[in-house]
Amino acid sequence: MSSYEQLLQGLREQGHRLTPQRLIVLRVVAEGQQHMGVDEVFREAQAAYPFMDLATVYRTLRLFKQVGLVTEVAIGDRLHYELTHPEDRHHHMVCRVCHGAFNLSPHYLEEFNSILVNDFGFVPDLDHFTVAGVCVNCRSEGGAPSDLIPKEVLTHEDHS
Amino acid sequence: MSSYEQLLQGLREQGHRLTPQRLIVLRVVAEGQQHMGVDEVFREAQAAYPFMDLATVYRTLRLFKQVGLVTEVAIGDRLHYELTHPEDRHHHMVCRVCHGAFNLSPHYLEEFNSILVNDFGFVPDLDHFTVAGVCVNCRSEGGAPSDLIPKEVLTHEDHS
DNA sequence: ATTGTTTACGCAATTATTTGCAATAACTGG
DNA sequence: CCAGTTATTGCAAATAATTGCGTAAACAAT
Repeated sequence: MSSYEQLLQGLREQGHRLTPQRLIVLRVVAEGQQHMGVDEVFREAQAAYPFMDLATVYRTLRLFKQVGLVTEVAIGDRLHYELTHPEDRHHHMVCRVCHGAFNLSPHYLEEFNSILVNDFGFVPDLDHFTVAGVCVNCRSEGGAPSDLIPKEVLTHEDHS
Repeated sequence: MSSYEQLLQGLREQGHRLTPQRLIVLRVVAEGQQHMGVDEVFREAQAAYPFMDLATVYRTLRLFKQVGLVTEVAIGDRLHYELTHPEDRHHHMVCRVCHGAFNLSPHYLEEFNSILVNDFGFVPDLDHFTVAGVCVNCRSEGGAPSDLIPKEVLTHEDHS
């Protein structure tokens, strides 16, 4: 059994089925160098299995997110997906200018989490969390009077 | 000049035009009892001005958000809009079960903001911020083995 | 008030995402 | 290994949101 099939065993225990489509989508996301958009996942998956349907990709990614296999990151106005590495959970700071994604260690949100629970009884979903803003690089470069012109999507080094 | 036209003066100073459509959308949002979905805004605006186009509503709300006239809140998987009250800025905790929105005072995020700026040089967009989770009521009620069945959209009292 | 310039509108077409449904295939028990 | 049950797929249609473009109208200057 491949390591991907092992990852998917958790699905079966929750009553889901292990289909070739799911195996392919998982492999594509796992082998992507960084978070991928739905269209990218679809393209790669279709290359591996020509009958792959876009709706299946959407449904599969939603399922994987539900069970925690993948993490959903909002880049610009689209959702991207990356494999969840349990040893390296992290949140993201996403730059509104260059669309770069910086990792943020969970410990930065621990206190915030406690406050919401203690003060309001509200249990926030903080498995993963994205905060938008402007990164150091884009702040320095020219000050960007119009800071709405994105450059390209990059993943910067880890800031955890 | 109506009080709504006064609010829109800021737009003109930024080079935008004051059109009847914008006045209507602003009035609709301002007079709504709580945050409204795009479709609701559209319906009401169309009642006031039958030629109103949906695309105009989308564009107008986006503009209003940019200039800070309205605040965008993610309820479930849709965006809602409410008039920004400068005296009463607040963030939202949105319950994933009942879709209720609870207000959260900005001071809860001040420290988080400082940390990101100081440690990473990342300036987060924290004019408004939505955190999803499960509220007190929905946590108590039955523990919801399937906590994916929403009830209805309510606005609960202020927790600022 | 008239005209020129440029933004914004209305409409249609496009893109992104979700959903209904019949056919298929994964799992279960025998 | 086979047949029954039920989740999942593929496809098409629906829904949500955005965009291109020609026309209308807001603003500025005359």
